Amino acid sequence: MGIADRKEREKTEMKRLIMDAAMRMFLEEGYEKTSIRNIAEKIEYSPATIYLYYKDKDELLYDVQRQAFEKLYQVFEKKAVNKHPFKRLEELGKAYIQFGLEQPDLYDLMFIIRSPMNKIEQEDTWENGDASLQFLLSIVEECMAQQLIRFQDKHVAALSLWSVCHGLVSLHVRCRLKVMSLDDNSASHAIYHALDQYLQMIKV
Amino acid sequence: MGIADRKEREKTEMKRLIMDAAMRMFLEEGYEKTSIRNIAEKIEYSPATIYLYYKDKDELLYDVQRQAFEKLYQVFEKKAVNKHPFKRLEELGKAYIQFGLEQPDLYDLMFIIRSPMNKIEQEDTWENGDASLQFLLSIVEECMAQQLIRFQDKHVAALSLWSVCHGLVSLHVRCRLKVMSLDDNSASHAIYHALDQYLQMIKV
DNA sequence: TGGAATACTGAACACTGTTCAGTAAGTTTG
DNA sequence: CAAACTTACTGAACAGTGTTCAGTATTCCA
Repeated sequence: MGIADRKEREKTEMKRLIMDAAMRMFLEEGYEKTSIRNIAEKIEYSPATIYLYYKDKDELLYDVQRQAFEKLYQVFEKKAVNKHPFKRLEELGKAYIQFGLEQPDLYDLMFIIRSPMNKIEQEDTWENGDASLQFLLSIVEECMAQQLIRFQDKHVAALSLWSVCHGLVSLHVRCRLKVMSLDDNSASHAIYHALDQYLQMIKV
Repeated sequence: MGIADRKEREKTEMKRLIMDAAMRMFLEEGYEKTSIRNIAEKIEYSPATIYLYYKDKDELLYDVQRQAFEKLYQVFEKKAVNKHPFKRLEELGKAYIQFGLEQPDLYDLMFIIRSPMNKIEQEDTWENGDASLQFLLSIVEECMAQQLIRFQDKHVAALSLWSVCHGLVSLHVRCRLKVMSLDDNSASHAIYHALDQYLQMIKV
């Protein structure tokens, strides 16, 4: 069945082609400009062709999101490496925020915009973010085992840290920190400082 | 100058009519369904008429956002009333989260979606959220004066609390807490619990 | 080589925000 | 009062969006 295999391969290659074009477009032009028509034009196919490989735009963006989470995970693996678990937790938080500030469009897709989550509206789990969450949880667990942080429940601890980081990044990328009269530069300084303060508070 | 006055009055009344229709539409149908055409239909005017009173959709939404912040402020005034400043801070955080969970569409407009912030892209202050922030700051200030919280800087403290609350609410309303396999009910429970834990951490 | 399956597309549908020429009504002036 | 001017409003259009579908090539298999 060599032909069926080749067909299968070509199908996934085409999906890849579409997804990569969408990802590039997302990074270079942002969400607003990433339309089915623009993607189609970039890969030199008709817009209708995309619908032969993806049910709708949400399903395509969900795939792009998956790829974005792989990038985040790689950043985590690279930056959260310290032997001491609490230091690793600090590195993780910093890496998360840095990722959000440097890749605001990807951050949008992963954590802010509604669109790609419609695909899993019915289900109550979301596998795209799973590996990164597990990474966070394992560090939290280790911190708790050595009694380095003042939490009783690892899920609460993870949720708390994630929320602080996400709150800071998302308020910034959506310009809400303007209420504090911070320019872009001093805002990112304030964000890292707020993270440091938070980490001090949870340290036992 | 009676006629000029009446004209002026009619102009603001018309703006009010448009804004109120937009607000109702926002609450009942959400952001996606709140189109210029739908608003125009609801008030029985042509879509083009709206552009005689608002430069563009962003300017209109900015006005709706202003009204939404007035609602939030009223909630703060009603719920954050305890004599003890730290208890008032707790009440404020709870009220913020409750507001976000009960009015997800308004929360969107105030803190998540890009649209109404385009209007003030150039400026670096954002008056709509100012009163509510001042409310938070005054409580934080009082807490610090009585050495009830472990912060040195009131702005950092305010940013920290706001970020935790916003992080929790926004991750929830945008379905990202699904990664933790929480259904809607247990998610809101987890959110309030995470807030409680945070408040314990910052307490001196 | 003929027929079936596959891959692809042009054109259309129903939306969106926005603009603008044109009309109708209200106001001011001669 | 009538003419001229001003204001308020709208229908239709433009350029864009996601999505569907009939129809056309192309490829595959008997």
